[in-house]
Amino acid sequence: MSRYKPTIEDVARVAGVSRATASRVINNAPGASGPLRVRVQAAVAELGYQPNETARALASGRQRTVDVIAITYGPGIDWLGTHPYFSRVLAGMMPVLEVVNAQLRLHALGHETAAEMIDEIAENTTIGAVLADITPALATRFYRRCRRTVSMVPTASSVPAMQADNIGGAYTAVNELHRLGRRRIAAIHGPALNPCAIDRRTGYLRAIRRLGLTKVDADGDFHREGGYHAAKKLLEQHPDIDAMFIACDLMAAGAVQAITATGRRVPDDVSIIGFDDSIASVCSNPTLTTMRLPVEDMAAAATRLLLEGDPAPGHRQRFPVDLVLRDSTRN
Amino acid sequence: MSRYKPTIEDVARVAGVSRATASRVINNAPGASGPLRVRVQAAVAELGYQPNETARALASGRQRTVDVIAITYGPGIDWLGTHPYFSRVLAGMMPVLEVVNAQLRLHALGHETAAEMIDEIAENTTIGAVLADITPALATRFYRRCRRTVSMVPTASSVPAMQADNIGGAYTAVNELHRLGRRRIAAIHGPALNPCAIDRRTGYLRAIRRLGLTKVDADGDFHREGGYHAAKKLLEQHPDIDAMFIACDLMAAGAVQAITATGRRVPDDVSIIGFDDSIASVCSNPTLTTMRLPVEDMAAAATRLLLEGDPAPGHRQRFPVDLVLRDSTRN
DNA sequence: CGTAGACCTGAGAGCGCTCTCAGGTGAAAC
DNA sequence: GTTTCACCTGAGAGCGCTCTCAGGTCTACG
Repeated sequence: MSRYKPTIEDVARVAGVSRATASRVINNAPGASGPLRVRVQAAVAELGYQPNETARALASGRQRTVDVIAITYGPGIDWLGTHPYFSRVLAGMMPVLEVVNAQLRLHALGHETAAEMIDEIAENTTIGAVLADITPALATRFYRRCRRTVSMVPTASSVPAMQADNIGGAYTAVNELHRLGRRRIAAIHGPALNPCAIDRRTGYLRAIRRLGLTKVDADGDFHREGGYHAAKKLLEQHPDIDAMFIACDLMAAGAVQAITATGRRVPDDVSIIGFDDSIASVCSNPTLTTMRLPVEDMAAAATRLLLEGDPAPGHRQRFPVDLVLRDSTRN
Repeated sequence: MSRYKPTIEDVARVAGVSRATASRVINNAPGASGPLRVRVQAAVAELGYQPNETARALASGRQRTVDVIAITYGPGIDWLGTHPYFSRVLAGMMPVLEVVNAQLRLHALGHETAAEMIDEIAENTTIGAVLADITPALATRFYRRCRRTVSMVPTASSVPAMQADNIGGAYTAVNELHRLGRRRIAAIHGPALNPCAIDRRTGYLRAIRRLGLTKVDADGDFHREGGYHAAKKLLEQHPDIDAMFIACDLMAAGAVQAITATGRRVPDDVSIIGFDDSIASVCSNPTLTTMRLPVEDMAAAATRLLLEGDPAPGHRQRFPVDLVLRDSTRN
């Protein structure tokens, strides 16, 4: 049987004060004299009292919870476990929440059930919600019900969002490969509907056009297997490829394996630049030059923004996407 | 300004019924006739009513939240973002929680503040808590306050736990390397105080002794950099090493890079077996043969166990650690 | 027609806590 | 000694919902 859980009522009785005074002492609020403070604190210690957060939240109207929403596109929610992105979001948020003693609630939804859940979450969110991954349509729907929202991915213009320069990042990557003397620069893109992937594709195409090169590209899925197969296919169809810009490190890691498997060397024969600067970029061999998406910084900023109150509609906070040099472009 | 949030009171008024009846309909509880049901549902739709989960939790005494606790050993909580383990735990839990419509609350704590927070969390947990990473001492402390607890890592005997055969896994790995003809089998261990790392070290030592080999090992930190440097050092001191058992894929990925950097080839010159079967094992090049720690399965089982009620003290659920063959041992 | 029994329905008492507000106390000022 | 004011303190009204329980309605049966 579970132990009896003391309430603030018990603390007050033991300390010989009213519930209100006990509450004041427990919350470190002003308006309780020294002697009473001591008595209440003694009672708290004696009973091992811990406030009930639920009751506290209901009574005060405020709660200390930030919701994180991750909607995967495929069936199930496999992405969560295999893609480094999500844990980076969480890692960025936690330290910020820790200092204000707030909690993090994670909602990972399959694409099918997402729409119904969205409303329930929006209505019950307290400090606010960080949309880690979501479609523009669902983001808008969520935002309509809850204004304490920040998106981590590109969305409709009204939803406050953290905005990384995906287009510029891709553009920079292609230019870097060109600078290294590469002229046959292929690309492996992300999912056609993914907003970040779309921007990175745009950046690639823009740079290719500007440099007067010919585009050589394939679609991927932001996963390693997709990168592996796309690279293999590209190399078969265009054996003269001497560089690849790959829209995600996970795919880039797969591509490196595929390139190695054809007997080519990285970076000697094919130079590689990935995207994200995730754990995959340093686990790969050689390590991957990549465009750093500052996910932790973005997540931390999103959290801070929520903590400050309702973000202004259309609020944007911009983040650079910088080149991180590693071995896959070392000549 | 935020919209007015309708309460069940509003629904009842609009539907022309009592709060109790509205509650019955909303919760799909028996005891409300057809006509009233329809009226209440219409009112819910009209007002866009969503129940307040906090109030519901307080009134009913039950809440639908599972807490996940991850305590990192070092300063800060960097592990969360860089180590694939945590997202695998979350990924394993989410599908189970989804079907019962429960939520997941994440607590990532630095080692310094952990002790104080533990009590507060324990006292406020509802469905229960999954201890993703924790020291035995803190696990016991937590368990004393809250019996709805399952640990994912080895702990004191009373705390219910998911138990993977870390010793056996390490033992199997070394035997496999021996079977492949390797005789100079080094090891890179995990943090000295990490319970899983301790077991894997034990398994290595046991196998080495049984096979009549000499131990050659170094300490790592479960991170890539640690693996890199440990491998480099081992190779300098013992150039004849022809295989390595590495207690974590992340370190193994680093070790592969270090080995390659010395001009040796994997697996030709040095055969590698990692541990975990995390994303790092497939991002590495060549891909890593590894001992699969079924984290998702363990997390799912832990969650299911909590959903069933208080687990029996000392409850253990065992999981095999199987060999997954990939390229780093391909001859 | 009376009555038992099944089924609805709503009033109201909390869940544990916060917070306002009225009253009470004591020191300082006149 | 009276008044003023600052500071404490506790009573009590909720926060929004659940759930028990008493009463009310309706059907079926003797």
